[in-house]
Amino acid sequence: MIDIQLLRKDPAAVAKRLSTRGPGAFDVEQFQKFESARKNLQTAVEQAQASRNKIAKDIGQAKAQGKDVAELLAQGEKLKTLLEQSEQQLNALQAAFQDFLGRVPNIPHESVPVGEGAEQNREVRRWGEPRKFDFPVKDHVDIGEGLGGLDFATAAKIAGSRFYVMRGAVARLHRAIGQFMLDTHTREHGYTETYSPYMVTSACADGVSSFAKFKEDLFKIDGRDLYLIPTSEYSVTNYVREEIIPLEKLPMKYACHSPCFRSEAGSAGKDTRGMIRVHQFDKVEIVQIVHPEKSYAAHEELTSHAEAILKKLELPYRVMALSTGDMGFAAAKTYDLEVWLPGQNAYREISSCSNYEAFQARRMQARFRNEKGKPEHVHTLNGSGLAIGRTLIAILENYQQRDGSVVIPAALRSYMGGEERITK
RNA sequence: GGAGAGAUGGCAGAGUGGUCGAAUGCGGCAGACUCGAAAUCUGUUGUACCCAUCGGGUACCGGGGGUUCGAAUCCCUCUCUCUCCGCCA
Repeated sequence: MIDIQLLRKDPAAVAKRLSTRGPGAFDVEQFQKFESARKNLQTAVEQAQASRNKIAKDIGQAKAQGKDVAELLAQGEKLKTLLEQSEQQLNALQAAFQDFLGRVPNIPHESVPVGEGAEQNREVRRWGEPRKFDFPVKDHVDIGEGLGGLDFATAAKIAGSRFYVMRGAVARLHRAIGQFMLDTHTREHGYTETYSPYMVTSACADGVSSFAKFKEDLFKIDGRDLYLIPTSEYSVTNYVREEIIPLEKLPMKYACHSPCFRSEAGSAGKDTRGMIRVHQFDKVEIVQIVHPEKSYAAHEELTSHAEAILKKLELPYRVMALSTGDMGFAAAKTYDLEVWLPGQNAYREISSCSNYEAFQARRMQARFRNEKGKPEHVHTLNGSGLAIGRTLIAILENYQQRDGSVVIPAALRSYMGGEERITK
């Protein structure tokens, strides 16, 4: 939710900034219609309520003095019918208004490159040199299947497309990657490890994004108001929902390893091969709840924490500042980390680090008590640190050898019983 | 799964139809006392919204609905928490 005060003060300016996200991000005229209708109705309702309260109070006093209250009672009854009608109108209007506001995306930060889509994303920096191969490179599917460690056919038999089965050393490597990431963030970056529900209510989903707009992307539990998390951001960020956090508790930093479930509705035909785009994958998410003045420093810091994993694994990557047209609904600013995949001869997203400013906090009603003792919305941030499945892909492809084996990155060897290589 | 109890402000806790946005205590803030602190005393202390210059008004006592001129208080329903019994990884 964007700041309603800001909207009221200068809707045109807000509309202008939102228009950089693409057409139809925000309808100013519709907003102003809602606003004036709301003002009129609300004023009328509140006046009627004031008279109702007055009459009720008068009846109480009159009764106490033993006076006749018939006249007042009649007045009250008349007002009641009237009030019920206008209250209903106001409620309906406010529900529609809320729905409208809930679908308005966040305002991009000034530093975000303006553009229509991914083509206008700006490369911020690049790290590592893609390896030169003196043999034909394979992609992770061929490498993984060659090792007997990746099996898409069996997964399809069990659950359909966009799933995978891992066996043996590859499954173990997958587990090692998650451990390594969680250990790095908790020991070196100051995050608290957390374990969290894999399902959330629609209210929580709406706290971090727009449930109305994006519910098709989530898997629903049949017959219940519960949804499988597409990222543990959905679960962990909501820790602070409806809370007033003491100033000294900020910043809060959590690292969470969880599976993520995505319906991938609307991405039919895209990345159909392998485990790039799947219904279920593991991810270590890092989340920060911070003081508003510190969120942009925290954003740089959090991004560097995700980068640290890639550096330790010696995987070449680049950092992209997403353009206004490519950014997610709730983000004010996003950096994507893209890892080099030799099998695709391209950089592919492996992490997305965003500052949401107070957008999610307003939706969740997450506040802290500021220096003046007044409740104020916190700023929330999160980033993948990293997507484990895609990290596995990157390792298989970047560390592949001519004979089909895969060298284990030095940073992971202690998690793999000291082994240096995965062979068939 | 069965039986019962409960949900009130930052916290604890009173309040069973009208003068209750809500006693009291703790905590917080300000002041007095003190060289300073503690103790003590005094005052103050919820959030959101609407109209307006001062100021006035509305809503909120777990969520939703109902009864009533009037609901924290009565009724229905949902959620959550606690206790006991049963079952169980």
